[in-house]
Amino acid sequence: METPGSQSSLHRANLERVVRAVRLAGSLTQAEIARTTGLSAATVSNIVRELKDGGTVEVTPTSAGGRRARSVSLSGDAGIVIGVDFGHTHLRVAIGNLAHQVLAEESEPLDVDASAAQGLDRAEQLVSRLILATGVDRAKIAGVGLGVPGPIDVESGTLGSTAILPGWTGTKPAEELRARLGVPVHVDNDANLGALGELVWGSGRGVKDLAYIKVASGVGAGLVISGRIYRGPGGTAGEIGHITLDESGPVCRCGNRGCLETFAAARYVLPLLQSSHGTDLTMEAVVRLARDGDPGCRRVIADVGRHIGSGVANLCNLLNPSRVVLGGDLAEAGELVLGPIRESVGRYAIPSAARQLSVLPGALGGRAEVLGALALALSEMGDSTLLDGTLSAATPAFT
Amino acid sequence: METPGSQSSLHRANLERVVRAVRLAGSLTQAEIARTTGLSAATVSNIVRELKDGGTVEVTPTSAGGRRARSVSLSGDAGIVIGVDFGHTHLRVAIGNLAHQVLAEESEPLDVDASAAQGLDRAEQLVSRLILATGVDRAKIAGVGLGVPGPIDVESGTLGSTAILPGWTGTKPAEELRARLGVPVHVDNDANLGALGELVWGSGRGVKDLAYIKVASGVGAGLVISGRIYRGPGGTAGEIGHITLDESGPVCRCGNRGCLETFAAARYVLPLLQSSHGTDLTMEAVVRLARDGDPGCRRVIADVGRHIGSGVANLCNLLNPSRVVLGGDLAEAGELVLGPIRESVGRYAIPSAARQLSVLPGALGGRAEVLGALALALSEMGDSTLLDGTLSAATPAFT
DNA sequence: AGCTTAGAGTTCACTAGTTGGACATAGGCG
DNA sequence: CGCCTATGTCCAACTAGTGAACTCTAAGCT
Repeated sequence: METPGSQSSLHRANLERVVRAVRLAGSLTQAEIARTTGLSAATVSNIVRELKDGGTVEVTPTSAGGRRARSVSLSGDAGIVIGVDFGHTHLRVAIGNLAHQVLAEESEPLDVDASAAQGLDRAEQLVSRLILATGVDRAKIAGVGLGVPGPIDVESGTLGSTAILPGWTGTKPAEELRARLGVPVHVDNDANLGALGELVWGSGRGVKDLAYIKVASGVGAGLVISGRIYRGPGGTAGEIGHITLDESGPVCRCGNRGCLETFAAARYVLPLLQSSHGTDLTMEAVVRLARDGDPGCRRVIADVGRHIGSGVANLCNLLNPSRVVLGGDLAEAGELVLGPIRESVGRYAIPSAARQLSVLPGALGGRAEVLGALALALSEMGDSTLLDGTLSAATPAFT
Repeated sequence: METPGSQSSLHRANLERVVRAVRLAGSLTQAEIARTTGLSAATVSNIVRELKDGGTVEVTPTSAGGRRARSVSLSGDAGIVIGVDFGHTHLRVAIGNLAHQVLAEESEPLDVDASAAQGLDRAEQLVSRLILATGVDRAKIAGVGLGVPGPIDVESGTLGSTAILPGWTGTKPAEELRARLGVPVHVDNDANLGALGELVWGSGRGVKDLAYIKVASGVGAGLVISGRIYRGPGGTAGEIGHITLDESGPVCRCGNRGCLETFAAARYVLPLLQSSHGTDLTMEAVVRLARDGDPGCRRVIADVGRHIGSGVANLCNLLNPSRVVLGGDLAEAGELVLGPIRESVGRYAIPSAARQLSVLPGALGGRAEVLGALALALSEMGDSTLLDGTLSAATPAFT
């Protein structure tokens, strides 16, 4: 860090290389590390010793079969990461370790009208409870990922106006949570985190370019470009909900007319069914009814799918991702909504862009965002936090 | 390269660091290099000597004022790059050096119906002529960037079907030009190269995320994301011409209806004016007439602008670039087209995405693509080709 | 003019860190 | 039981960057 092109930076890079290799593979013998990283066996030997002394890595004295291979793995308590996700109606928290394992996960209902301070208090309590339950060491927290359902200003970390959590507008949730927990907190909006979650644990594994479409009370998209979340210079990339489908369509809350949201989001779609199906309908209920065969709900969901498909088609023409993952409650509808989406994409996207596209339902359901928050904490940590000695007390100074 | 984490790779990285610093700044003294790269003065001294011996860098013995500063700059003959651009009606070639200077540039008309082989022959001749004219050494060619007006398959380098150069479909222009010139050739389509050109030399300087909209016989966009061209996994990102504006609009050549292209591209727009302005109208003429006050042409151009603005609004909602640059003939219309674009963007994009957006005309006109091809060659070269000894005969082997 | 000063570039001894090869170890296999 | 093979460790060699001392030049001051 201090000296960008020096040997110590090289050494550091090699440390990270080894840590990353071990993380990706779960556990490796030193010889395997040497092969996959391209480093020499001697170097690996030194590095492993250093990491072991520092406590970031564990060496299980002998592996199962073989001659005398010692398998190296990230020590379970080398560091933990926490994901916190504020949704429309509930708060979710997950705790994971550096090996991408989820140790504990819990959600609880959240009062929509609560203030940011109250919400964050609740989050802090839930985090503490989970830490206690899993028995991990608070000092080992490497970072926290935080998801909020609204636009975050990249520079300042300020939450923009959000219809979902009205009491939160203008707050800086990352800073406040950081103050409460005393560890680095990284925020992002729920669509981006959903994308990250599905990318790392769900339907997006193995893909480099992905769009995660979340349909809930609004419609948003999280874009992953070349394996990284793309937020745009202003932090508002992915606003697929407000692309114009019909210039003379219904007026949208954003002030324009005929936005995708006015055809697909819960707050615009549910009223269509209220006269026939009662007023306290939720999207979840509509999906359930549709699966049970209710023709009205089926029709509405298919129409929503078609409109989303139009939006996705535009997205494909512009970005050409290799996969689109549908999240939110609507994803539960399965083919009832995916079929119309695919049909619409096939009709409106140029063939070469649509050809290698796969449209899949999210594999994580409502967990996508929390897990994405975990993934955010992991990725922001950047393999190097481990080495700073901030977590583990050892590592005798190589200034 | 061979040894990913070794000292020699570190050394190489430092060489590249220095080369890049010099390239970006034009010329620097050693002390300045040390400051900008973070390397120590001693290291810089060694590296500069090595580069000087290798011929990649020139040291002008004494700078103008000051004590005894020796300014370091890339040696003019360290390497040259060539840009070749096939347009709808002409072929352009440019020669530049590593210092981002354009040494020579020339264009000549091209027969639309010519075969790929004929076109490439012409290109080869023109390149040879320019090499002769500038007196550079053929052996110093570090790379060639090639622009073609059609979709390129990323994997194979095959040119997809293009309405502009019908004789070229299915050829692999990069390979063929490589065979003719004997140096690495990198292809891309004209919109991407236009984006790159404007990014490096034109209206996009200093910006990291940019969309270049090219309106000609079709409508395409080149996307620059985080400073790099974004092509998408399938290589067809940026097809803004085929996003749907009106589901029941005119049938487009792509098979869909109401694509942006059907409202904005020359082949669809010019017929509107043929009854009143004659049949052999070109976009260029329309723009000229509009500037001279012709109300019909003004109206058509404004309409085109409005439609482009709708497309750009969608693009902004999805990608949120900080700048949109308009290229192609249409850009010559200036405010006549930019005004309606901005108005449309303001109307259809969500405010937070539109707020920090600037919409500018391209600064390079028809040269954007060739210059982009130069830039492509430069960027693909990746600062390291210089060090391989393939160009300059010196550099006494470090394995 | 002469002295001082300050920044530029070079040299040198030192140090960090990787590598190849030699060596010890331990299970599988004949 | 001994050979073989692959693993992990140790050591000497080597590569490359760094700080400090040194030289050099021109500008500024007296």
